[in-house]
Amino acid sequence: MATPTLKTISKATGFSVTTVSRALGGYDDVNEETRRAILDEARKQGYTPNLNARLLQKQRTQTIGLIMPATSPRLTDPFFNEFVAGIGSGAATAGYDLLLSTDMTDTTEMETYRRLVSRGRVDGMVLVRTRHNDPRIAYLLHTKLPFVVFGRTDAAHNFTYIDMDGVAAQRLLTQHFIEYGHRRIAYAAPPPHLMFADYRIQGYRAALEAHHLPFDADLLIAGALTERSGREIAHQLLSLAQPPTAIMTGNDLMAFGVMRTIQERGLRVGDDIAVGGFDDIPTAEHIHPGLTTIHQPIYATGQRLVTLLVQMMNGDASPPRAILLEPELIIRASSGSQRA
Amino acid sequence: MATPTLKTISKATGFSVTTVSRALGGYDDVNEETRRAILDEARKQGYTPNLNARLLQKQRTQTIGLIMPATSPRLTDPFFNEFVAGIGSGAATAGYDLLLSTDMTDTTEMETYRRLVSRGRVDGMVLVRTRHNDPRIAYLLHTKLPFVVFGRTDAAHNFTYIDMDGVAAQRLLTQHFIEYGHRRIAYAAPPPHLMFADYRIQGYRAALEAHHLPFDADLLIAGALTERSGREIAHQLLSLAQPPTAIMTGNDLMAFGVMRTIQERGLRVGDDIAVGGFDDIPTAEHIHPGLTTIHQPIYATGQRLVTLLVQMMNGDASPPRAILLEPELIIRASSGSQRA
DNA sequence: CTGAAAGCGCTAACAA
DNA sequence: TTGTTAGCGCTTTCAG
Repeated sequence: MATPTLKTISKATGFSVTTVSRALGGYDDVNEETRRAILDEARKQGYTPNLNARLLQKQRTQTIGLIMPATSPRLTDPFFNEFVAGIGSGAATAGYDLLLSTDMTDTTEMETYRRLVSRGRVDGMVLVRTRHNDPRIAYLLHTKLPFVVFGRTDAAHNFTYIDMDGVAAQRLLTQHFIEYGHRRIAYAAPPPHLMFADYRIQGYRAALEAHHLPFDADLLIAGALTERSGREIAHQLLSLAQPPTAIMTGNDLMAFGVMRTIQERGLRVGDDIAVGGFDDIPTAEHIHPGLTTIHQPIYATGQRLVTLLVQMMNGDASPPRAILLEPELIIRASSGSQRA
Repeated sequence: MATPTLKTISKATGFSVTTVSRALGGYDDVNEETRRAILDEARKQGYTPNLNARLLQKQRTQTIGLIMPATSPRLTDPFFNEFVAGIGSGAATAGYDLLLSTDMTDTTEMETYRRLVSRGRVDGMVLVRTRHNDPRIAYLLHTKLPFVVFGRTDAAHNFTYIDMDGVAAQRLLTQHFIEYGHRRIAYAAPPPHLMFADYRIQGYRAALEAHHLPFDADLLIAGALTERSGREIAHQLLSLAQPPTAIMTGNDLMAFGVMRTIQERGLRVGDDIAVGGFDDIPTAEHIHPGLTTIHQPIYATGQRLVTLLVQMMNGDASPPRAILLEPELIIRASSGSQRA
C-alpha cells in the first residue's frame, strides 16, 4: 500500500486534493460532512503530511539550526550540554525541531553555515561563542536569516543577543580574591580570538586597578578552554620566580586542570593556592575541593534565546534585543580562607 | 535579488534548467564548455541547491533523528553529552545532519517519534536507553524505517544494536569488591523498566553466587539514574541494622550521590564504604575520591551506530548486527584498599 | 549533448 | 462550498 497522501485520500473520498487539503488544514470553508468524511479517511489511512512538500511550498522548515564548535571526544564541555538542552527544550515548546551540526574544524565552519542557511534547511539559527569580527554573524546578517546569539561582537550590535557581563563577572571574581588577601592573582585567560576574552580581561584589570594592585604581564596567560591547557598554564605559573597565590581561569574545565597540577605539585588548592573558574558546570560542585566560580544560567539562556528567535521567525520586526546577564559569584572551598 | 535557483542560472546562461541540473549534478553527458559556463554562473550567483526540493523529489532527507529521553535542567547526564557528540560526528562524516528532539515527557515521546518518522523528516533513527517491550522499537520495526539502537529489548532482536554486556559488567564490578574483601555489597539499581537493569542485576547476583555469598534483598534498591536518587538510597542503606560495606550504583551520577551521603555522615568513601559506579563519565575521574566504575565507550559507540545506520539507509539489506561490548573495569580510590 | 515535459506532495489564487 | 490551475525547486525519463 502506498504511503497516504492527499491524493490517496482524494481518490478514496471523491473530493479534490484541494478540498482534502483544506479540510485537513482546518479551514472553515468546508462542509461539515465533507470534512468528517475526509478526516475519517485520513485517519483510516494513517495519513500524516509530508513535511518536505509542505515546506517546499511554504518555504519554511520549522527547524532551528545550532552549530556546535569543534568538540573532542571525551572532553566535551558540559557547558554545551546544558546549552543544547536549553535550546532543545525551548524549540520543542515552540513546535520547532533542532538541527544540530557538530562542526569538527574551524575551516569547515562557514561552509556548514552556508549549507544550512542557503539550502533552506533552517528558519533560524542560534550562535554560540562569538569571535572577533565573527564571520558567521556577518554572513547571517547578510542573508537576512533570523538568528540569535549567545555573546557579542566588537562591531555594531544590530542583532539580538544575550551575554554574560564578562567585565563585571571577572571583576567580581578578582575582587573576591583580593578581599581574601591575595595580591598576586594570575589569570589563565580564554583564547584571545574569543570575544568574551576581552571583556573578562578588562574586568580582571579593572579590579586590580581599583585596588591599586600592579598588573603583572607574567600572570596573564591565554590558553584553550580545556583541562589540558589549564594544566600547562598552571605549570608555567607555578614555575615563576614569584608564583601567584591565586589563579583564575577562562572556564571551569581549565580550572580543573589548574587544580590537578597544583595538587600534583604537592600543594593544596585553596590553602596554598586559590582557584577560580567560570561557568559553574555541575562538576564544579563535585570536584574536590569545590570550585569557586561564576555561575552562568546556561540552560535558561538557551531557552530564552529560542523564545526570542521564535518571535523573530514569526515576523516580529521589533528592533534587536541586547540582554546582559548579571554575574553571580559562587564561593566554594577552592577559595581557601581569608588571609592576613 | 532573488535566491539563486536552477532557473536563475538557466536564464543567465541560456541553457535549460535540465542541463543546468545535470551540469551541477556532475553528470558526464554535458559538454565541458557548457559545464564550465554553468559552474561559473552558479558560483557567481552563490547558488546552493534547495534541499527541500531535492528531498521532495528524492524522498530522502539526509537527516538522522535522535530523540533524547526527558532531561532536567541542570542534571543533564554527561552520558548523553558524549553520546550526542559521537552521533553528531558520525553523522557529519557521512554527510548527514542530526535532528535532535529533546523530549520532555514520557507521554509525548511516541508522538515525537511518529512526527519525525511519518512526516519523512528523517531517513533513519538512533534509539537510546531501551525499555521492556520498548514501544519505540515496535513502532520503528513496523514503519520499516532504518534504525539502530544503543541497548536491547527482551523480545526477539531482529534489529541492529550495540550494547554493553551488562551481565559481565556488573559481575566484574561485584567481583572486584568481593575480592577486596567485601561481603555485604549493596546495589542501587537502575529503574526496573529500563532494559539494562535486568542484565546488571543478573550480573550482580551471579557474582554473589559464584562466591557463595548470600543475596540480601535489603541490599538491592532500585532508583532513578540521578544524584538525588543516589543520596536517598544511600541513606536507606546506611540506616540498615547491618549496613553494607560497599555500594554499587546504576550510573556514575547515582554514585556521586552515594558518595556525598557517605561523606555527610562522617564516613570516608573507600576506607569505610567502597563505592562503584557505571559509565565512567569524565567527572568520575575528577571527583574526590576518584570513582571506581565500568567504562563505557560512549562517544565511539555513537559513531559506530551511525556507521551501521548509514549502511542500512544506503540500502544494505544484510541481516541486523548485534554487538555486545566487553566491559572494562576502572579502579579508582573509591574502592578503598584490600581488606582482611 | 541538450531540452521538453512530467511529477515529488502540498498550498493558494482564482473561478465556478 | 468545491474544483481548476499553477507553482514551490529539483530530478528524471524520453525525445531530439
